[in-house]
Amino acid sequence: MKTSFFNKYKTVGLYGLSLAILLLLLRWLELKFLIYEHSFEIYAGIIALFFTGLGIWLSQKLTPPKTETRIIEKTVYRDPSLPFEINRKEMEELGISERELEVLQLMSQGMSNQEIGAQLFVSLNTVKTHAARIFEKLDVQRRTQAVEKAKKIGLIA
Amino acid sequence: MKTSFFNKYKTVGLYGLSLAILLLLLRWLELKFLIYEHSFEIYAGIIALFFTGLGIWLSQKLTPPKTETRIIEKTVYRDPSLPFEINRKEMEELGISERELEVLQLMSQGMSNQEIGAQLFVSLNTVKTHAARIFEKLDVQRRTQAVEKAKKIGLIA
DNA sequence: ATCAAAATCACCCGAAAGTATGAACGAAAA
DNA sequence: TTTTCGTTCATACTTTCGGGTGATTTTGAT
Repeated sequence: MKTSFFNKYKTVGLYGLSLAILLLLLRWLELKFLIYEHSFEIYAGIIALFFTGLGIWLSQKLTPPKTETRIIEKTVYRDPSLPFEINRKEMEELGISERELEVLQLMSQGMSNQEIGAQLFVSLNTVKTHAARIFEKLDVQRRTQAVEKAKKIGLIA
Repeated sequence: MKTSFFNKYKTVGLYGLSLAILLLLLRWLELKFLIYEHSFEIYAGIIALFFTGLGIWLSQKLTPPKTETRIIEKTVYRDPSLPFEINRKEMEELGISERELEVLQLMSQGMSNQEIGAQLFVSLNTVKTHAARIFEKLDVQRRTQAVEKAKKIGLIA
């Protein structure tokens, strides 16, 4: 998401350069071999193909990735007097990342690692890694303990 | 993730069609006005530009959006000032026994089956049996889910 | 430009959890 | 007195977890 302006200019510049080079190349080819019947279409096709690819590349480089938000509803029972707010301070102190928190939340809903992976679109192994780090940071051995502790210190509702 | 294969093919097909039409168009122009000096480069430039745009469009169409999961918490408020009291009614309805409740409580504290067994002076297998019955009665698959549900319906604090 | 943290995934292995089934025993209920 | 229920335990088998290690890639920040 953070492609710098410098990099964007570089990308655009590269594009312009490619265009110029291609035109020169074609001019040179034209002079060298002359244009036979129908060869124009062939050239045009090649150019079209090439620049389609270039356009795709450009698009990938320049446009911010499209994001699709998926909403999962979860009912939670809570104290009305003090609305829940994630304890960011504890999070920082324990060095728990955003992703790890997500895993923690799903864990607290009783999901298996497999299910969590499916939910977050990552592999089972990745979830395991996150889980292991969470346990380490929370200093617990089991997911049930992790959920307990996380609730206690206000990491999850 | 929602771009169906059909849609992808349609998009690609549209692309091919555009290419063909352009070539025909160019051929027609060529016949009609003949090609003057340098006009080739102009044509090439136009094609290049056009197909760059097409490539960008293609890319936008074809790239799957990055998915972002967001968990929305639907809150149901409960008054915590009142001291916790076991919901005997639910217990009866679900047919959960006293012993099972004990296991459930220890489970909610993050204890392993082994530990629960030691605590209650019964074997690991007995704990497993209780656990299995609890899961059955609460209609869940895992201990984490059991704890969640038990808390929700007021079986444990 | 380079550096560190975060996120991703893989593979192995042993421990724990969960499933299925059966059975013994005592207390309470029919 | 049969029946039902809760509790206890067992064997056997499958699945999931968790620990350990290592690797690649992305991202952000200096």
